[in-house]
Amino acid sequence: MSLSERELTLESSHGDILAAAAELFMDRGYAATSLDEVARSLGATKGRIYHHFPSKSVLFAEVFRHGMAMNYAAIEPHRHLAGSPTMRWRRMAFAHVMQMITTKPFQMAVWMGVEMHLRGATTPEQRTVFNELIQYRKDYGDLFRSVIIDGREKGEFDFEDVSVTNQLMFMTLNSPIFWYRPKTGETKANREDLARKVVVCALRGLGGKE
Amino acid sequence: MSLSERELTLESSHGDILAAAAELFMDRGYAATSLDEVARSLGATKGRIYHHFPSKSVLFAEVFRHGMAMNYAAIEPHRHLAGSPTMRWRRMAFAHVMQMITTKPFQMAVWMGVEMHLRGATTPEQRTVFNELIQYRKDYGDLFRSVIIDGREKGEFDFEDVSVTNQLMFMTLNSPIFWYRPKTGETKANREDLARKVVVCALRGLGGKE
DNA sequence: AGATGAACATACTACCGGGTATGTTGTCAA
DNA sequence: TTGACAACATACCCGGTAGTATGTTCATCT
Repeated sequence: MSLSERELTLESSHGDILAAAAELFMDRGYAATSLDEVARSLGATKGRIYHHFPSKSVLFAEVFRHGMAMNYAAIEPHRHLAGSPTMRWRRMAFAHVMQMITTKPFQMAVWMGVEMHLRGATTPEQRTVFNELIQYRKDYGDLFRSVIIDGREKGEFDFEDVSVTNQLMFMTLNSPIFWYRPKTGETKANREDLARKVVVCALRGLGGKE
Repeated sequence: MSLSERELTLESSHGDILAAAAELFMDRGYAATSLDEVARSLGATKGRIYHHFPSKSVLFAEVFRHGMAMNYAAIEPHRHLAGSPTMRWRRMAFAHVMQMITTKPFQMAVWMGVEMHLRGATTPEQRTVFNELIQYRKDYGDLFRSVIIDGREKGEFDFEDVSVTNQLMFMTLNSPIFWYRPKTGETKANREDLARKVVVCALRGLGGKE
């Protein structure tokens, strides 16, 4: 998990392509996005993309991977904090939601990647690299899962079914990728307030106390 | 809103195509679904589809429309019930979630249609028919919106932002279209229990009392 | 019986998009 | 200076797909 600063901030041609691809995958979906469009949005041609990535599916997979890497980096500082499960969960959830808002194109790709895997819309060759990414994403989800289980055991949370609750919680926390739009003149405080509302709603769903 | 029984149950060739198309749109997404595949899943050819629908986008729009029509029909019995907003909301929400589960392919198409519209992934000609459908969907959403506003005024619900809360509520209520899979030997009671859990979680998000 | 049209199937076209093969330019090391 | 390689651009191939134009069958009406 030791990604260099360069890899996280994408200061490279490789990274420029990832960012442009993420944007278009978000806007048009995977299938409807052509590599010509991605290249054109960079003021380049397909040759540039194929110089860095062997195929469209690998390009998408790298967008997926980068999105997940940023998520891990975002919640890492809060994972091992002392304090109640509720407090740990709140910090992690808040960081997660802020990620959904600030790196939306990449998070959209993560979502689409999971969807494509669930629908089996992958060729056998893609499966290998995809399985690893799905596992990557699953491990991330389990970080939250164990916290809410811990919280329930300590009586801080109250819910019936762990799987269903976890699904619903992530739906809420992820939802900004679908409906969030940056407003003109929006400040960081605005975004944080929005994220707080989302976290509060998800916390209620867990049966937690505010 | 007076749809014939035939239109709601799809006992026609027209309806068979709608159902098959909905299934494939769900499995592969709009862009990745070819009309040849839809036809093949029916044991037919493209000629049959183009005899009933003028284009792929119109076929998709009709799937969308049919999904929404079923939703309206499902919550109609509960809309004007006497009783508390909480009770009215619970009935409507439960009916809605059951719709998500039982008519998943169509509801997935509705979701995709809204997404496509938000992303502007529509041609100018599609816009006309699409705008009407989006309005159709918006009106449906407003039925819930007015109930939760009513509930808040009567002190039964407790939340800050109406728009954000409505978004998050629908995310929760709609989420089964993404993660629900029918189990073998599953009964109607199983599905209803699942729907109940989803409704409870959404109700908590509204700050309502169980 | 013959005409007519609905409900398809068949055959075809035009185009788009992933992938490839090859050319071009700048840079840097020996 | 030159050769070698990275980092692209250009030109092309080819499979797939939306849409069309044209047959074919069968039921129904007169």
